[in-house]
Amino acid sequence: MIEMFLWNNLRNIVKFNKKFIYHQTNHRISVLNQFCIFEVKYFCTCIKTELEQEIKSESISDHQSYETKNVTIIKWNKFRWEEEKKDDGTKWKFLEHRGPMFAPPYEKLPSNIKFFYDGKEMRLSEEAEEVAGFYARMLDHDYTTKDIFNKNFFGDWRKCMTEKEQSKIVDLSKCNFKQMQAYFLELSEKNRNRTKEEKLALKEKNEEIVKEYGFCKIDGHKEKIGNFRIEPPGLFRGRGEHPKMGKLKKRVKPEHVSINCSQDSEIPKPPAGHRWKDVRHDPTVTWLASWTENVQGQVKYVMLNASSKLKGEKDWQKYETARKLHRCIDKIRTTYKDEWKSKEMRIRQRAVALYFIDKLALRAGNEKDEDQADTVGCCSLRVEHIQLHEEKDDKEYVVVFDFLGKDSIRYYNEVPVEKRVFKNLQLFMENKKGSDDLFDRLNTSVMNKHLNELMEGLTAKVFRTYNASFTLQQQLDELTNADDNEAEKILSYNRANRAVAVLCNHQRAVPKTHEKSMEKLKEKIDAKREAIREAERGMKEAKRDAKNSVKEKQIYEKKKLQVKRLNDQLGKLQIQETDRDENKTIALGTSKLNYLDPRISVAWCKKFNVAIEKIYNKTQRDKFRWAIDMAGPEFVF
DNA sequence: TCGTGGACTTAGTATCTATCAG
DNA sequence: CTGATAGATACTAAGTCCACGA
Repeated sequence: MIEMFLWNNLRNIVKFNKKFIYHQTNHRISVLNQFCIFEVKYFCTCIKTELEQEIKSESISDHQSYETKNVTIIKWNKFRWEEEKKDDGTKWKFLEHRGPMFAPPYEKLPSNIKFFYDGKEMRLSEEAEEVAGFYARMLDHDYTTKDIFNKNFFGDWRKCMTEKEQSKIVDLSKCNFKQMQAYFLELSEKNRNRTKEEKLALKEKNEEIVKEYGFCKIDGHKEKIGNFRIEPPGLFRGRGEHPKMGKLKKRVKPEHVSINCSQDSEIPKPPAGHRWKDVRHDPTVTWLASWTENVQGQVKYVMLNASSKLKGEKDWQKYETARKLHRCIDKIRTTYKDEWKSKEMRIRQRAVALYFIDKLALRAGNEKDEDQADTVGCCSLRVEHIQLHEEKDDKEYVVVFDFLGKDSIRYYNEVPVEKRVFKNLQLFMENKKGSDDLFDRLNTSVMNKHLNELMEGLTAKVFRTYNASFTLQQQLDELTNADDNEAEKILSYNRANRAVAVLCNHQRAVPKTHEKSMEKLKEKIDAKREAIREAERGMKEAKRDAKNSVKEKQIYEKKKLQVKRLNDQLGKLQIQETDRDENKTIALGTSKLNYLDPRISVAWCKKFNVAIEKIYNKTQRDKFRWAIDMAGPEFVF
């Protein structure tokens, strides 16, 4: 009933402003999106009371059952119509939650699991045993072959020992953790072999926890929390050549945790016998809890899930900024090309760096401390990271980039550039050592300050977003054929996605099973081919007989259909093969989740009649709900 | 203007789970 | 039904960017 009521109202709104409402598919009403609340607000207040009753009667959270229960959809949107934008920097008015969940306390090893030092059994104190266990678990990981890791671990481990232990255990290579390791392996094996009932019970227990800790109330909405579990203790796993790898990440106690919630909410209770570090009521930030991690001294936060309104709005804003850049990108490009000729070194460097950020989607490149892995971005490039070739492989003025970027992922690219850029780079490199900064007159704050003058809200990372989304749009236009079948269309989408991932250098380790799974796929394809040959033979025979009787003609038709079906299946397998091989070292997820304006994808789906579910899984649909409701088929970047 | 800390986004990988062939 | 596998999700490290204080 509510549905009908709403639907009638929606129709009015459709007439009012076509832009905001899109379609009614099957049983689902695709409702106004949350960001267009002001225009439609007055049409909807009339149903406010009914909706509120509906909401009170159920305790479904905003994000739940979004696609199955229309009522839930209504609920999600209802509040948003009522909300007002605050531009005083406050992010919420009301915030209530249960506080974070702590790691389970340490359980001592059974007494038959022994640790040996220098061949002799040795009982460890509880604390020393726990930390030894962290190491034992990692014994067959590459990390434990690294000197820095071992040195850091051993240093921190010794700090947890009793004096007696300290005086005895002085050499890591004399430690034998084998029994502990075997015990942990056995334990995880046991966990894996749990019976169905045990698994179910565990699942239910977990659901209880999520129900209790996993949600918060924020301005009238029940929203999912992203990470309500506090990080358990363990050994720090830095990426690349991290100088702190192996250091002990200590157990976080309530006494280390700050809580943020509204004054008039029910303040979360700390675990019995403990107290919070402090309780704040700061509406200018979005975190619910925070603590300082001991290895790098960084603040860690408990924040909302990406499906929340707060995060969704921010995401939307990000893409709006990128679209704004689209409108002035020509001017910006003309300007920086012009500045390659500037008299001032500072400006030339800025202009060349911006060219790289724009053309190659490089990251800004903040300075880093000594106690972090040595990685760089655009502004922090050093002379040793590029090579200049007047000519390379028939191309003129080639710059070869070779450096480690974020997460110590290698960036290697041979890029032909304009002569002027090339000459400038030669100039920047004059009289410098390899370890000197390429852009010595430049850093990210200079760059961003300049960018902000060119366009309000413009920073270096906007170029990455913009170029990624622009590339997607352009690749989709180029690759998609309207008369392809669905599998082919999706391959095109993935290829466009892939082009972006390549641009942004999103890599992954080749999956361990890649080789094997490719072989299997090949076998499948061969088998399918064989089946087709077989079926075709059968079909031909049937065709001969088909003239004889109606019944035999039917058989022929059946066989014909079967051949067609088999061929379709073969096509799908072949597409899968290409797709998977092309994906071997490229990770699509990151760009899909963080760089591609979802409205482009949604519009593409609608235009080519592909179900959203084919390109976005559940998590992704939750995150991009705002776009799924908003974008019409005509949305282009 | 420069360094630092805080807040928030972006990132790859480890682990879990749903699905599918056998 | 079962084990392999691929895809989904959890996890947390590592970036970006901005505000603030000296």
